[in-house]
Amino acid sequence: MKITITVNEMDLKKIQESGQVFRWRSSERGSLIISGEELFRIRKMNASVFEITLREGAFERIVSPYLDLGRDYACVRERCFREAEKLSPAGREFIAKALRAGEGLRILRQDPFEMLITFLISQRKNIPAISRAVETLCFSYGHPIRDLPEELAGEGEIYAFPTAEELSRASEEDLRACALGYRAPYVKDAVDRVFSGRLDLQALSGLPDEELISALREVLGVGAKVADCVALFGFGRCNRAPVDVWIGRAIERLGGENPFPVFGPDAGIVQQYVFYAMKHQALLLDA
DNA sequence: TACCAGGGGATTT
DNA sequence: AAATCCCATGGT
Repeated sequence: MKITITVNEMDLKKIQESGQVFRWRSSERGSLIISGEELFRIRKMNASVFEITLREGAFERIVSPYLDLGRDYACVRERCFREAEKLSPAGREFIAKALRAGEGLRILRQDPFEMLITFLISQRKNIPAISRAVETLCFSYGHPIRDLPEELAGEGEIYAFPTAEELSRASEEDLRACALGYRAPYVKDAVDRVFSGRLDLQALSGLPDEELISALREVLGVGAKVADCVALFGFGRCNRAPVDVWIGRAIERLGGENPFPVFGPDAGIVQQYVFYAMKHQALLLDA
């Protein structure tokens, strides 16, 4: 079925390039989005109107939370412009530019297991390399999504992200063959923990931030940055602001001032704008 | 605390 | 062609 929705501040291209999602495919038919066993397509009709092709009943259960439709990003950005006044003049200027450059970004609510594995793989890789490795994993160990309605089929076989059970069939060597390199034992450890039940991701969703982070960090290869990414993108903890190479540079540019704590519950969202702006140079280089 | 190894594809020189 | 870089981390 197809539905039409109105959403402010949703730039599909920016989101696709924002480094939080690695499996979107865009074509003239729109962006094809895979979330667990579900698949939907979204296409921009005009400024704030989008057509979504989806399975019956998938909107409330899948699409709306995935696209974070309950959040008013214009309102969030407005609030962050104000909060940025607490920073140094350079910091305020910098954040204001990032908030403008990244208009249309959203924080997607993705599957926690997929986020854990994906961000373990992401370390020390660039975004195209992450996409390739993740896609290889899906093709090698995932399964084709079945029973697609006609209107969502016809894009070739679409593989779901592999479950912990499916990935448990891969040896460390098998994982290395998917271009995971030294991250293979990390992924193996994560899969072992989840498949055996020693790590229950579902159960973590109710924990306070610090407990969630420390539970994630028990996994080999999960440090502060990966844990923050999983918390932000997999558990919707928008107060977590992962610090990677690009964010590190942004902080360096501000003379070591870390601007994110100022934004409290929105810190992770601001981080996403800054990440995008840094990657797309976007007026920040002369700041 | 301060290095440093450890994939490999993408990007820069 | 070669060097450097990339949404980091664990081990020493």
